[in-house]
Amino acid sequence: MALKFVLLTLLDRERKTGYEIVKTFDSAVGYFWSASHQQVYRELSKLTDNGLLRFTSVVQGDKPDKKVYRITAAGRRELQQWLHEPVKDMPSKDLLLVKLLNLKPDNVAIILEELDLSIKKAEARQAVYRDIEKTYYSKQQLAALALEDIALYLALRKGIGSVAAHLKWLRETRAEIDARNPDKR
Amino acid sequence: MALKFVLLTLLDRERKTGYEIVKTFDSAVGYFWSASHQQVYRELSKLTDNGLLRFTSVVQGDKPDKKVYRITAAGRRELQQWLHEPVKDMPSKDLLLVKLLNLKPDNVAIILEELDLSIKKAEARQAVYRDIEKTYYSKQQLAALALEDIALYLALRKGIGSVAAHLKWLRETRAEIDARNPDKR
DNA sequence: TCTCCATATGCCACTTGTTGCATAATGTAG
DNA sequence: CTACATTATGCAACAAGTGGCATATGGAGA
Repeated sequence: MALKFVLLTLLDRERKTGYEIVKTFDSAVGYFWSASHQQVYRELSKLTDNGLLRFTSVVQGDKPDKKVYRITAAGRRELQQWLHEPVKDMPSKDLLLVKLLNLKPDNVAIILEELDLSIKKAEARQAVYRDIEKTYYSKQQLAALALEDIALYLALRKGIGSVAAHLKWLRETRAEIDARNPDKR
Repeated sequence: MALKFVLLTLLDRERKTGYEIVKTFDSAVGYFWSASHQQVYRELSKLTDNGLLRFTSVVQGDKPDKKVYRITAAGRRELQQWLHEPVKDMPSKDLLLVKLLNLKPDNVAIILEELDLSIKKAEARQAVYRDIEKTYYSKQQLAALALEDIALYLALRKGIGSVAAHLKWLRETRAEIDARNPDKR
């Protein structure tokens, strides 16, 4: 159900091909949604069958033909209706915490390793986010952003807040486990 | 792939019935993993077929028979192996951000409503978490926790950090949108 | 030259996850 | 007395997501 509205949202902003949408998931939009090309193509043809999208084939000669999709009036209606019902929050799934459930003296070493790896990954992600913020969202650039264009900035801000919180927790967790570690070297 | 290791982890700690596992997902473990009873029962019989679990039926007379599952040596081996490979981080999906992608003057009102609802929900969750921390994890109780029992506490800490970050972002976001809202009342 | 990458779409098989329904007994609230 | 909740498991149909493979061409790098 969810991907449907992601596609309607993207195509309500501008017409795109399936391939372009997949690309979007690899970059900017990927920070808060992603889907494989299979999912995207399948869903696009389903939505077309249901009259929420339509497309025009563009012959390119050298490259394979492409289908440029756009949203229909019916699609816009469904999208608008969706906006009116509150999103249901998805159940959180966290495999790191599942690993922590395996904590016992035998496993301390391997789990500390995993935590250190997670910390490194989170730090890297934090650096990327900060970099993006610096280069694309200076104070002047921000002030110039129209309402229609702030979503990606807000997504970035959310990412920044999340990694920070995550990092803080990872470090606390490391300390907490270390404190209870029977064989410290 | 993931549910498999959740079940192995839980059954490595102590033998349980499918029903009890489902209950666990409704309460404590539910903060970082959940699955429907269907998923659980299906996966349990699959893991049994593969020799990673086995069960003994317990006739109860009044209530339906129950199957008490326990992990096998093979199951323990697979669990141990899984602990050694780093978890792959799942792609984040956030429908609220998809909604924000729909920001334009026409939609500001409805989206602000949604944000306010999210804020209320997050505040409620924060209150619940704080309550749990106060009643179950006082300083003395914490000091007495063994290594094997800190995972749930760490999950709670993670939850607390996450809601706080989320709330902060929601409020910032509200302000940011308000600042660009053309028709303020 | 050979291989890989990018463009652009798609089939097929499989695994996961969801929803509705079924059974079958006992307890409990209205 | 009836309806619903609890315990305990399961089938069947469907929706969503993953992974492998296929096609067809042009360009870049080894």
